[in-house]
Amino acid sequence: MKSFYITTAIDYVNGAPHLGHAYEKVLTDVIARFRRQMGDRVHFLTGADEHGQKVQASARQRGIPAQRYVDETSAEFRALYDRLNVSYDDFIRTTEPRHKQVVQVLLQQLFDAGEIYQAEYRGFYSTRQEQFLQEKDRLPDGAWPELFGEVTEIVETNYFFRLKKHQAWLVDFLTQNEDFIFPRFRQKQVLEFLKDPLNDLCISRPRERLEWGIELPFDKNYVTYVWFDALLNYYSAVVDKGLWPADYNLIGKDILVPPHAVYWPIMLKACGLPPPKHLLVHGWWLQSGAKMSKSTGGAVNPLDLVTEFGVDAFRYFVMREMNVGQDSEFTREQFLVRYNSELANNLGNLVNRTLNMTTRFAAGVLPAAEVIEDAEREVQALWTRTRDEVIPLCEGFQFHTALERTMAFVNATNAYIEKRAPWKLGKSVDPKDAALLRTSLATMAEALRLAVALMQHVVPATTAKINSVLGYTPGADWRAELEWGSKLTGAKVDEALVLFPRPAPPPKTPAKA
RNA sequence: GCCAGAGUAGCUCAGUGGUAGAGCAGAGGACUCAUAAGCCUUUGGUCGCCGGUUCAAUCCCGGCCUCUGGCACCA
Repeated sequence: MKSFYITTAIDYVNGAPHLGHAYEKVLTDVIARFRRQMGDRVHFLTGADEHGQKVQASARQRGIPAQRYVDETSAEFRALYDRLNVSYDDFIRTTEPRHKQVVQVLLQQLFDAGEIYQAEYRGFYSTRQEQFLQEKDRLPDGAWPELFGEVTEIVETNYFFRLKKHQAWLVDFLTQNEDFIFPRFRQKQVLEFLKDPLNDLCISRPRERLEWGIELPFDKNYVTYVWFDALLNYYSAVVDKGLWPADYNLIGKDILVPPHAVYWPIMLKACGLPPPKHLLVHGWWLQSGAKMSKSTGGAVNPLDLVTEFGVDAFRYFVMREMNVGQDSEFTREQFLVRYNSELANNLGNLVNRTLNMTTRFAAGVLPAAEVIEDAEREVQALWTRTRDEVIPLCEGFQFHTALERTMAFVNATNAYIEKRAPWKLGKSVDPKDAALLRTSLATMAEALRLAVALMQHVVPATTAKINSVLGYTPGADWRAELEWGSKLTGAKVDEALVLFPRPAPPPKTPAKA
């Protein structure tokens, strides 16, 4: 059995989770579930990044200990992921001893090896913002923005990691491993970035400025922060499980360059560890319409749609709408279009009419197919084509196209029903028509079973629900479930079910308002 | 400025070296098992602009325009 280790970025728990956080976890979950279905032994890691200046400041502001603050915010993120049906195997927090210990061991190892050295850092410091400023922070006239208050140039001793030393190695590695980063064009971006020389990386903060972090094992007056803390979670979580390197680190495009594409592989290299096999970089959800909604009084939080339409409707939408790696627009209007036309009208209605007709024309027990004519042959042939297309699409993270193809099959099933018109066959006394009726009921139910099996990693609860109302319990081998057959023959189905209820009819915008 | 991505029917997007496709929206129709759903038919496009290669380009090459994003010690 092939092992498959996949991670999400860990969220910085200073604030409430939003659509971007939720999307990344759902995307990772869909991949994890798909790999499990394909037979891999999957380990799925997510977690929370809990140290740092901002957390320390927020906790002080609320007058509570930092640990208590992150206990609360971290739980909020985790609750969301549980609600979204994210099937993580492990949730790591950077404040956990198991993580800190690994960080310290590696830091000591690097220090001993001379990969970390002490030096003076000179820069402009804003006391009000408690941070060093960069040249780019300056206003065009060279002054510092008001926000920073008084800015003074100070010199501070810190520890630095020898990043520059490994630059050539990294360029070489990326050149030889063209598919390290998905999508490809992101890798070009990294190589572009690496055309300029790197500086060594400052990895410490003096205790008096930042105490909420992991203490340097070789100098207790300093803590390390972000890079050697957060990035190492992917490794520290599995250090005793023998799972490193990860197959995929999933991240947003905002943290690719330089952290994940430059610091991370070099840090691992310096530690004598292999880099992850791949980085999978997703895009962002754009919400250009959000402002307008706010001004009209109803700020739209996409996560509210989970409450309104259900977890699977949300999961379906983000997977159906976004081409992994690109950006997408998130609007309630577009959500409703997908929900109404694809989930309610095509899939939901197919479920309902299948149950209804089986109840009405076959006393609720699915009959066996008896006839194979062109109509049946066409549906079955389309199924084979759909399945054989969708699996490779999912392997290549093209979930939006996979779902489109799957929905096209659902549509074809609806068309098949029209062709057979079981409601007419039900009125006939001709035994040939009776056989056709039984065949059509069996065929539509089988097509439905297969279609939802193919969407199982995206909408697991819906798949389970539909199997349940079809009176069916799927086997453990997912691939075997994808064969057209007679698994449903004799199953007792439920009477009727509205799976995706339509919301109040969409406010029809008049052609001319 | 540099780099990258995108520019195809009203909207969201597929797509291929040989005179353009889907879904939604719009229009018409037949039906009734069903969530006023489903099915059938149909309107609609100089495939961003200008050149080049080619017997032939939306798809290959060059230039340009527009939009979006990134450009480090911040996560």
